[in-house]
Amino acid sequence: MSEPNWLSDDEMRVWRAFISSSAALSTAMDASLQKSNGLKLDDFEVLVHLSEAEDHRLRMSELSDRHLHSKSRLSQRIDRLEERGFVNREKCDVDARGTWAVLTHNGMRLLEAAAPAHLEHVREFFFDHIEAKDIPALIRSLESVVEELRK
Amino acid sequence: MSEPNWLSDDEMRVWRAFISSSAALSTAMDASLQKSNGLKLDDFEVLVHLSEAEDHRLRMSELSDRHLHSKSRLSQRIDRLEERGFVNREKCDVDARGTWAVLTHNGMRLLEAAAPAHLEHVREFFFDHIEAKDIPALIRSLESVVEELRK
DNA sequence: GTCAAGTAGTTCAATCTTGAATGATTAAGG
DNA sequence: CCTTAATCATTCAAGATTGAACTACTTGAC
Repeated sequence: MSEPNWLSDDEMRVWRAFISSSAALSTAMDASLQKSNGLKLDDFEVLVHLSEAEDHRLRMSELSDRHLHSKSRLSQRIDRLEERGFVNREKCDVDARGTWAVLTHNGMRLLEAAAPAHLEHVREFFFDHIEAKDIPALIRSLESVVEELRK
Repeated sequence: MSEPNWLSDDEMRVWRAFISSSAALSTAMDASLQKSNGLKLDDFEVLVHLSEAEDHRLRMSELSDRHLHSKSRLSQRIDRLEERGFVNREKCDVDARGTWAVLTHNGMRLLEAAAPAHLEHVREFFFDHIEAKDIPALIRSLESVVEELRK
């Protein structure tokens, strides 16, 4: 193995800030969201993905790809959302292996009700601390990281 | 409640990319690190913090502040690191409520052994996809987010 | 000094996540 | 067709996290 090409000071600052901010942000968002709506950030994301999909429905595997978490985790998250009546499962007729996750009317209502508070938190914890001029750099960087990891 | 001041398209892209990249990155890093050294990213971070501290030791609460995770989570993570002999607990004499987490010799050796592979992953998953010109923007943005959330 | 309030750290039960194993179905090649 | 390999989704047990409750100690006000 070659000599480690260690991180520069600036890279180190980026890396640490990234790790810390993602940990702290998800904790803070979970806490705020849960207080206002009984949802976790993950739940919220699932509902958002479904609400944006055609017919308010996505195959489990598609949802899991977008959500970037394991299939079993999604499966169990949908269990909970289903128990609470925000999502339904439907058998998929074109592919008998498949399952649709379908946003219910109540799920949509919950999402609409939760959105304003969620938005406020996103601003309070994130965008209020970011300068407009830095947005393009963030888009470029973070989107390429995601693209790579999505493979 | 006032009308929601919804996110711009660019802000939305940043937010989603941030959420997705942090989820995907921690999964990928955990998997790679665990394969090469049996450590999780969290363990690695704890060891790094300790290795950088004076005398290779930090109070639990200080470590938990830096680590940005809950105290009980840290406490149990230290349990596991202690079982494996990488960290010791020592009673704190200036404040009898306190406990030091102390990096052991083996812990230091593990950290040194794990560092090169870790570094490679950080490059592979993160810095290889980030342009040098975007680094200052990332530092500014992410550090201010962390600073806010650390309060 | 003494009491109330605050801080450090751990523990426990409930909840959630992980990863391997499973069952069921489809796809691809001969 | 038939077989093998791949895909879709779920399940289960083991392990991790959460948040509240708890013990022990310190601080500050009177």
